[in-house]
Amino acid sequence: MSTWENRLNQERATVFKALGHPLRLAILDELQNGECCVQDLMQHLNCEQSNLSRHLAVLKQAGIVEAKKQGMFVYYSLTIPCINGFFNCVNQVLTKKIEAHTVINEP
Amino acid sequence: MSTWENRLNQERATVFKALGHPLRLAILDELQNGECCVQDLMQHLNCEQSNLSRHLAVLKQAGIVEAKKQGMFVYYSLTIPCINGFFNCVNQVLTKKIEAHTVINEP
DNA sequence: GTAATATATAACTATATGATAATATAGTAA
DNA sequence: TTACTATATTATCATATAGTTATATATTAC
Repeated sequence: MSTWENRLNQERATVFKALGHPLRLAILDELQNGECCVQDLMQHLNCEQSNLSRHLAVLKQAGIVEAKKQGMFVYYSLTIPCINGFFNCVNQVLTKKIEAHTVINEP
Repeated sequence: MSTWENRLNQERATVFKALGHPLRLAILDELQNGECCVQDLMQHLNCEQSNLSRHLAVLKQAGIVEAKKQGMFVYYSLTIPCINGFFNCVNQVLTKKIEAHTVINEP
């Protein structure tokens, strides 16, 4: 297993790890209907603001979700608007993330 | 969010969680070339037998991988032989798992 | 300026996960 | 039977993650 593959698997694992929590999947389900602010999610998912905020941070960090501030509100949306879910999108998420940050540099 | 959705997200999360580790992804990469016994994986991935065994158990538990004992050896293989990776397969894995164990009963 | 609202962060506790080493189980061979 | 090999399991420790509460930041309205 090359260093390259190692790093790729690290990146991939980060995305999967971010998907590996029921609440985060529920958040993504919500976001498929369009962008939401934390308020909306709190109501729909019936959960603490602070907890939600932390999970959103995980999703954002993994590159699955992006945040856009408008006035007092922060609107979250899927980075890649998948129709049937995000299941087919992992590779695209990764590609985007790599493009954005050039995390991985292959000789 | 209904109880049904809750349980579905739980199940989905389990699969994603299982995918959320670099070594486990590396294992899956290997298994895409065909079934392997633990020996093979130890050599190819250069890792401890005991560690490997635990990670294989996680993958098996999530329904991503299955084990078949032949004599002294245990051969692991992907439950769903995906060509380009398992990324598109999460739903199928879940479906299979649900069919097998009837974990989720919807009214 | 103050008050109110939306979100993020910090601090804490409980639980889960990961790596390693040692041991147990099971199959094979002599 | 004993010895050997392949795999699984257990115990331990270190670290990560999750949920909660309290606090901080930032925006708006007054």
